[in-house]
Amino acid sequence: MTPQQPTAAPPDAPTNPVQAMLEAPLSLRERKKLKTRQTIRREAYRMFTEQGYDSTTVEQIAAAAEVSPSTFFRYFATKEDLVLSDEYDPAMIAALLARPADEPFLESCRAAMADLIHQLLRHDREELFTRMRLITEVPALRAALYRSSSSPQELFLTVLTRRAGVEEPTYEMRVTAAAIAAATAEALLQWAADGGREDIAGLVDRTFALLGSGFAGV
Amino acid sequence: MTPQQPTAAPPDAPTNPVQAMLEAPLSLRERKKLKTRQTIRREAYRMFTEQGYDSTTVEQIAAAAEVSPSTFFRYFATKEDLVLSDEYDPAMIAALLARPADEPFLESCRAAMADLIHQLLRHDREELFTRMRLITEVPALRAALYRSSSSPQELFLTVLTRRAGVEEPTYEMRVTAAAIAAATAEALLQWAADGGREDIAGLVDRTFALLGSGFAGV
DNA sequence: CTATCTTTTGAGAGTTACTCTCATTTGAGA
DNA sequence: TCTCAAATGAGAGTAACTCTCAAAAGATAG
Repeated sequence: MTPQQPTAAPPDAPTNPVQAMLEAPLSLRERKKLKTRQTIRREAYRMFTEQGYDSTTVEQIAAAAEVSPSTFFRYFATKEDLVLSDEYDPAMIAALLARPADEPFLESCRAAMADLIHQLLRHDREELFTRMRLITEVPALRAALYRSSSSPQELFLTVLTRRAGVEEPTYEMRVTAAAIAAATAEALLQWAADGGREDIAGLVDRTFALLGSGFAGV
Repeated sequence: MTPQQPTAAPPDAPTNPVQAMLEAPLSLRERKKLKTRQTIRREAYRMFTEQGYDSTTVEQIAAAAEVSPSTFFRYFATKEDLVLSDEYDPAMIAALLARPADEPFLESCRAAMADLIHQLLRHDREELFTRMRLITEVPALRAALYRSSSSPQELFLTVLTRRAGVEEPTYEMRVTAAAIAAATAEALLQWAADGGREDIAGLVDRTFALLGSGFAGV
């Protein structure tokens, strides 16, 4: 087990991974790991807001969370992962695959995004905002947002490919995934840049309207 | 003068910066700088292809180019910049601004891209291919491609804003720039992933057709 | 050609994110 | 309680940068 994420599916995983996480009878070990992970992240966010991302060292974060730097890197592969990694991918994939397969993909995405964001705003609004604000403000994070693996683009592409029932994505699927990912990232960043005041559902709608219109008005 | 790029405009700069660079009577100093820059880049590309990007250190590159590591960082802010920085931005901006202002922006981009790529293929095909191949293969480069400043997205956004004759870009402009930048990057990456065999003009056309169609078929 | 001024360079020390290895601790299960 | 596997910490190492300062080299005026 490499980065020992508590997300790792147990051998008898039910069909829905999100549900699995919720109902899993966590062992002491797993509870401790989850707690450590949360502590590290919480302390990190606290220090980031207090003294900035760049001038907070991993060593300081580890000290604040009362773990060794070694342990820090066992929980988060990079410092950027503290901000960029999330646990919403399975939910997003499930939401996307739940839409009718003959629906235009753009519409599926709009609906899934709207759902997911709605949930996030209710439960983790504060954290979501902190994360998005950091991403808008720290160039290193903005860049890392587009790393190949586990990026939104990969997520969209995976779903597109599976929906089409083929092995390898076509070029058109790639472009579609890239464009949608970039556009939706823009929506979240705009929301954060605005201080979280703007109506994010409205932003998402405008984004997908633009994509669907073929940028006719621009 | 911070990174001492030989691109720095002389006090009596003509209107067209590209032209300026070509006709400028380079002083000895400037000629040496240009040569150093080229040598560093050439040696770097050679070593990257021989032994890979990650296992080539800046120290090795500097040694091969017969400069000190200090000097390396005076010419390229980061190792990634060796691959990512280019000198085509002014040409692209000029090409975009040369299109009729009432033309749909998507069409302006398609035409400008086609032009620029055509020129690049004639003059620097080998280098362009090496760069794109590196970007497809090295995750760190792929990530850095989306850094806020000097990214294609910023370029498109700048032009869009100026064309509209406003100070601040609207949200719709942001999304448009993001989507077009992501999609065109995909075209170049696909071309490189294919070994440069595929017809890149065709790829660009397919990309913009998709963007213009509102992803109707997907 | 020389003296002066400015730009460019190299040397070296320091920081920090990460990697690897190995011994120790701690929870799980019999 | 004993044994095994997983988790942790300590420590050494690497490499990409950053900063400072003195030396070298091109530009310029006399």
